[in-house]
Amino acid sequence: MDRPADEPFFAFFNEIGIIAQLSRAMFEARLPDGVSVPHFSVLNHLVRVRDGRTPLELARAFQVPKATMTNTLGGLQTRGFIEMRANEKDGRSKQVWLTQKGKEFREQSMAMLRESTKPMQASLPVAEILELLPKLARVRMVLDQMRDG
Amino acid sequence: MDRPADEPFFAFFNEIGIIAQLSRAMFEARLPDGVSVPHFSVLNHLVRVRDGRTPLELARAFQVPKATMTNTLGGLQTRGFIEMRANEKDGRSKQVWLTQKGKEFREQSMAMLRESTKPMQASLPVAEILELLPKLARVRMVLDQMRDG
DNA sequence: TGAAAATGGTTTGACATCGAACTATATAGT
DNA sequence: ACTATATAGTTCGATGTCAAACCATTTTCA
Repeated sequence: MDRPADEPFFAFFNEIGIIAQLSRAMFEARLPDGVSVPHFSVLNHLVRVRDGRTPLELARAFQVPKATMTNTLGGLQTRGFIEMRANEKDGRSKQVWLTQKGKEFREQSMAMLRESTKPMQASLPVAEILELLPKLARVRMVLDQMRDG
Repeated sequence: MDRPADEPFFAFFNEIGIIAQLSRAMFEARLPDGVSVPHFSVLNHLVRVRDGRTPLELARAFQVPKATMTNTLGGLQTRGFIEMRANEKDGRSKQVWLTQKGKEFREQSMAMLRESTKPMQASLPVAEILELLPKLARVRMVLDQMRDG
């Protein structure tokens, strides 16, 4: 899984896996209690895209099975960061709303994480990251299509 | 976590996370029973680097806690793919050896996975992957250093 | 309209991950 | 030599991930 010249694709996915693992650990070490990256990401999504999303919309946005999203939302609800209300338009569905506490928590966490990426910027110029982004996005899209098709 | 212009680092780690998730799911869908990517990766490592490695060496090579490696090795042992023997040089330690069954399984899986990356190569030229590799390796190394330091 | 199929969401159960506590052996420092 | 400390590995317990089975509504269409 790490003999680049031989199997570039395996080496590539190997690097990806390790970076995912390290970055996740790094972020979670900064977040309080048992708050995980998925928790934070969902809060962040609700702020950016706007709350009132349904659980299924969130599951699709994050490419996770709906059972996984049920679990993540449960954690956010327990911590009082979101509220789930019935969806007036559709009796099967629910909607997710941020609480004041959730908004504040997201602000604080955002600031903290921003801070913790700073030391990285010394070694990894933003320009280089920006250059990688569209290429990774392409890889992600290809994988996504292969899954459906 | 996905507003590129605003927060390149967050967007970057977000893409990485999704690709890791998708690629892992894709590989595991091809592997039999409950054989996971870590299982396969360890077998592969033992073939490439040579067997006789200790659990701790493997844990370090894959950047996982030793408890995680204990669990992964347990699964490989249950399936008869590896044997663990006492380390003659150090009474605290063990050594991991591939069985014939393990070698064969690794060969078959390798062929299958190689096959399953083929459709990808239509959309993702190897050249592009090769170009990304050293850049990702750099990111990985920076994260790794930040963890230690 | 009324039954069949589709859709949103939860529950359940299996397994992976990993920090912390623990056991056993090895090494260091006096 | 002898205690203190470090190291290799496992166990335990909490939590996350996710497929499959399930329940409740909604849509489709005969």
